[in-house]
Amino acid sequence: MSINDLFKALSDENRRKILDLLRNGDMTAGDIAHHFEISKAGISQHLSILKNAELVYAVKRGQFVYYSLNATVFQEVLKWIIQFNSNKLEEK
Amino acid sequence: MSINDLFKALSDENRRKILDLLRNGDMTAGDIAHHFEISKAGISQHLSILKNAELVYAVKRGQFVYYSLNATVFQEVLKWIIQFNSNKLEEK
DNA sequence: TAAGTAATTAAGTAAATACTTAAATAATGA
DNA sequence: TCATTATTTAAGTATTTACTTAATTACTTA
Repeated sequence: MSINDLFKALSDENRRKILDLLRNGDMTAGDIAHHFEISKAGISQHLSILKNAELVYAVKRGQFVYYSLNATVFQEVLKWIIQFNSNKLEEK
Repeated sequence: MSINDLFKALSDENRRKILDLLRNGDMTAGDIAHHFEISKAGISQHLSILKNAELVYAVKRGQFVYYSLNATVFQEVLKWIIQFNSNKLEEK
């Protein structure tokens, strides 16, 4: 996982929508796909990118794969962003 | 400016490096370009994307264009990210 | 006014990205 | 075992992106 993979993963609207959905709790790949117009395969590819960026966990249970948020990694992005806002505060 | 433009702007390594440079103070387009291997035109295009996302301000003074950070817009990203981390805290 | 400098815009290109459909893998249950 | 369901992987394609060089615009100063 790199900060670049992270920002790249977050740069797609559909992937951000997936993350938003997962805020309400774990979901299977299929459940996630139902919320989109694009194909299940397309969603699977987006999930793979999110998984590689470690923004989500994937756990297989039976024939389903459950996806959940990994809040830890969001903190990496938070740290990056905060650098810019803290400067603003110092100026005041 | 949209949250999408914002994340798209942040998804490029060179653009994030430009923002990092600007943390140390305002710089002209030329000064910025000196820190990169790519052409001045390439940097100008990156600056244009950052400007459209409102991540930077551009002010022309004489024949120079001075670029500076717009910390306000970083807060938009901050807000988006914090949604995910606040959930984490609630769980604890 | 003409030459030089700073920066952007235009036009073209190679690589990356987001999708598609079809095929493969894996688990379930009649 | 075989058909069904969930998901991923493969292969192909259209669009977007990040660059390049050349031309243009705007300003400065000799």
